[in-house]
Amino acid sequence: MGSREAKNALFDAFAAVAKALGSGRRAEIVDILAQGERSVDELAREIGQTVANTSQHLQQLLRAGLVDTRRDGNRIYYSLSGPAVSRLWAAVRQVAAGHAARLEEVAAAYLGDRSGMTVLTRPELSERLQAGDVVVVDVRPDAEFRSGHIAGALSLPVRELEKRLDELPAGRTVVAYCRGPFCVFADDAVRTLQRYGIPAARLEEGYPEWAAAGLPVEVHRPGAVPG
Amino acid sequence: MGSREAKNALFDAFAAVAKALGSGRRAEIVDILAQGERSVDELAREIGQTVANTSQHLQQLLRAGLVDTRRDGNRIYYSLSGPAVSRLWAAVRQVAAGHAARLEEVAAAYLGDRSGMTVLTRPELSERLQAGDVVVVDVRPDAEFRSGHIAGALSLPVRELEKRLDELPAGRTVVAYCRGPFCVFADDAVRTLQRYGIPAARLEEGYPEWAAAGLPVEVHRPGAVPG
DNA sequence: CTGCTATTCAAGATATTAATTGAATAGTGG
DNA sequence: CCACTATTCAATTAATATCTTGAATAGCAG
Repeated sequence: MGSREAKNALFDAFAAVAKALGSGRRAEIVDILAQGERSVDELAREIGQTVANTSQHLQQLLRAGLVDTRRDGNRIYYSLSGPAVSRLWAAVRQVAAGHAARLEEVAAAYLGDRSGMTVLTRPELSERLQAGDVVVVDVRPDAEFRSGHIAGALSLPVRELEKRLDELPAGRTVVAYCRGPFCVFADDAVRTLQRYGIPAARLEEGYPEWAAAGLPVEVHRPGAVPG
Repeated sequence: MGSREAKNALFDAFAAVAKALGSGRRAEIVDILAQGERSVDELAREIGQTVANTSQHLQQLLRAGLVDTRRDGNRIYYSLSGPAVSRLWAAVRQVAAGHAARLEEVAAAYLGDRSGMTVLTRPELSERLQAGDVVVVDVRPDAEFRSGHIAGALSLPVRELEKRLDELPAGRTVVAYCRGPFCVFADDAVRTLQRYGIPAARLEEGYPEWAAAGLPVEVHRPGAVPG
């Protein structure tokens, strides 16, 4: 009967959305785009794939409606097509996190040893920011900081962290954050700071989650060192 | 370098969750399980597949951590592994709905013509329930009604609707609801009622969304006809 | 134990997908 | 127009997924 075919078509249409996220490389692309728009070759470099391959993955995301494009000169910038996609990505991570078995070991292999690292949740950081006893440091690349960051945060990309330690106000705990709960930047930063004897912790999640929660952010203005 | 491999493994682990939903048949299974647990052959019948094939799909959902199993006698009951999975499924539908192009025609082919059908949103129904000028009818199969329904709803499965029209209190608009926004039951019910000259509308979403929103529900007690 | 039911496993045909390579297209600047 | 860059397209290979069929397993009823 035709109703079964129509029903199949309907659920196939839903499944197409999930399928688009069903490749590690495309998932990584979505994770990066959650920080802001990127050109094809920026993405290709970040995910460690050829430009041709990256382009094909992007076409699939486009066909599934997860991303939009914008042309600027002869570059094409891709971005998430809306907040529903961020929520979808967050839901995927959450389900994956709940199915701890496999994920934890894989995450540990990538993020490294987190024993001896303090991890602050969003409300904890929020509270300590008001108390004023911490410095919040955004350790993502500068471009991402400029496209939006936690209000009052200092930009200190991991790659430059070691050279610019003197920009940190002395005597206060540093809280590093980056792209999200499974981003290495903050972990690397905390370990570096601890090596220099500077008390440091990381924010459990990243900028997109902070912004999505409606907590205070700033756009396009470098944060001054508070105090 | 090993970090790239570890990163790939991490994102592959996330992607595995999405991939599990990346087949129309598995998506349909998840949609059904959102109403409550089911045995393998109930599911097989509902999705129109062989038991063997359905079992394999279920194994995949199990491996990805989307479902749990429970044995009762020689039947095995599958259910969603937690609310995070419902949220994931809702997020998928929402992204698909946003990418209107393809979905709308597919949905129309399955659900039929909705012109001339009033569709109430959750808050609208909530309000009219308090005003008391509508009868809410749950048109899902009885088992689903028993495992949870909107508080005060009357159970009147679509398949029996035409025979049991006399159970409807006269003079009030009937609001039918079922499994979710893309479930045909409510659409069919509204069209049937309208054929008999009974004023009817459907709830835009279904029981899972109502319950997830924290609105009043009842479990395992048939709703009395209010008034 | 035997027969029965529900579920899972295994093997094979067909179709889809990811990554690679090399060529084609669209825009920029001279 | 030409050279150059960024992106997409097309063809190939290797790996995976779906569905089908038929057999194997696990628990229940006698």
